[in-house]
Amino acid sequence: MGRRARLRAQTTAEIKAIALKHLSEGGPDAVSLRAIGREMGMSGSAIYSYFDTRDALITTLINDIYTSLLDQVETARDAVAPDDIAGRILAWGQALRVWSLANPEGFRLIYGDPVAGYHAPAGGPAPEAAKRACLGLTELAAAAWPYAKTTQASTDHQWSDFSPGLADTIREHFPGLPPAAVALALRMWGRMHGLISLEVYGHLGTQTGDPAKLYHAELLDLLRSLGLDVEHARRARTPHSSA
Amino acid sequence: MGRRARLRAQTTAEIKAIALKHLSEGGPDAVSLRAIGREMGMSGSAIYSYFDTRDALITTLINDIYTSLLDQVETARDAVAPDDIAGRILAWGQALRVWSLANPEGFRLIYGDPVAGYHAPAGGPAPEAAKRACLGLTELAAAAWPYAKTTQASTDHQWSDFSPGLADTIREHFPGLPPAAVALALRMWGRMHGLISLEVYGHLGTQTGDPAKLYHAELLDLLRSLGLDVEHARRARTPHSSA
DNA sequence: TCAAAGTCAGAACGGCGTTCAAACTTTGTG
DNA sequence: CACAAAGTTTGAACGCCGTTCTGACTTTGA
Repeated sequence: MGRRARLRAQTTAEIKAIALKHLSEGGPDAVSLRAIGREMGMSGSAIYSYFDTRDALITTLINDIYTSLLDQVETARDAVAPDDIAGRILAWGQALRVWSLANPEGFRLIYGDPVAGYHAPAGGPAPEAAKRACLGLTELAAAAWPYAKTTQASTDHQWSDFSPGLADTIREHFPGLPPAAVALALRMWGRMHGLISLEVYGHLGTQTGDPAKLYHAELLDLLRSLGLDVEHARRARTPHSSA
Repeated sequence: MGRRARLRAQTTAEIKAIALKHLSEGGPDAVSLRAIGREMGMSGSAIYSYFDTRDALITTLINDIYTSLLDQVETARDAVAPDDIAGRILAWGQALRVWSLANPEGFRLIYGDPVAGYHAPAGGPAPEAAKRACLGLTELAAAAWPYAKTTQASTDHQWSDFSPGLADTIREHFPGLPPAAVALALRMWGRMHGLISLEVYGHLGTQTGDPAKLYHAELLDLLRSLGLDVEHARRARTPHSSA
């Protein structure tokens, strides 16, 4: 990598860093090319040497943020012993919420309307991270499946219900896993996402003063509906009642 | 109401109608005062006679949309016999999803980042509708409580966990209802909101081709965890697999 | 050495919310 | 009826934005 490429990488990193700073400080509208350039001592139009358009910058931002979310969630999950299935699901769910509340603007970027007028590119803004999220959830569902199948297999899901790419990837990683387990993984995702999304967007704060307790109760109920040992999980990780 | 007041009401209604049209056609950024004025043959600044600011217009839009959502959801619920608790919960949940998919921009406005730079007023943009939603959900949870309390009462919720306003309102409408039931209502909300939110924002479409089936399975699982007769509900309302 | 490629500033275009002064219209009162 | 007060509308202006374009400057590599 020559000198020029090094400078380019450095400037690109600085643009992203300032964009992230503006994002967390002033919300999505504060991420403007002109403002970033102003702070860097550059003209706004100069940024077009590094990103074709503002949406391209947003897309790489989403990619970075989504990746950092998955790093954190996977790390939390892997800190629990592989045979403690309930503990791993709890760890995943709690880490997801903790990250989301610590990075609300990132959460909005990934899961909500990212920014005014932003249109995600084909295949989504962060296909890599999305795949990791999907596989991670499926792994949890697959581990819980022996316990959950008696209650969760009732619904009649087919492989054809899922996109071909997803179905192939999952069958490659988890051979023998039935499609109902994939549906379960998606529903687990939805269950975690629901309360977190309401809380991040401020719809829960006006109702309850302790969303953490609510979320923890929801995770325990999820474990129970999976047929996992809730009492063990409850003893192992008491809710922090923080945030 | 004199002639002037009538004209004023008419113009206000036209502004809102065009704003809604632009919202559904071109997304949130298409709701611009100048564009609305252009379409009405008015200058953009003239709209300031009717709305103090763009945010005020957005706020009344949210209010109208939220109200229409609750009209629809309550109607669906009330079409089911009061003693068919599972059916009423199903009806509420299904109506919520159907409305959300039919009005994705409205859903974004209510539950997501409404519009670039929009800041909700104190007390939320639609306190009236939000209260109806909360009471409606609590009614469902209260009806299910006799069946659900054995499994759902485990978590130790206090009245002090909730905002004083909410707690008082609920104790007035549902005397004797324990705080754990209110927590259950909020968790039911989160459970419905999760999958719907993922679907509206396009995170489910890339994974599954039949989100309706997924959502229906989730509602059945919710009913099961409430201790309600799932088989009855399943027979009564087969999923449509539409949308 | 020197052309090609990359990087940058600055002006420009059209869009936005918002403000303001000035004109015009309706209203209600003396 | 007359006329001031109140309400409505316009059009210009300010400052913001993304984006494009031109021209100057710098680095690169043959």
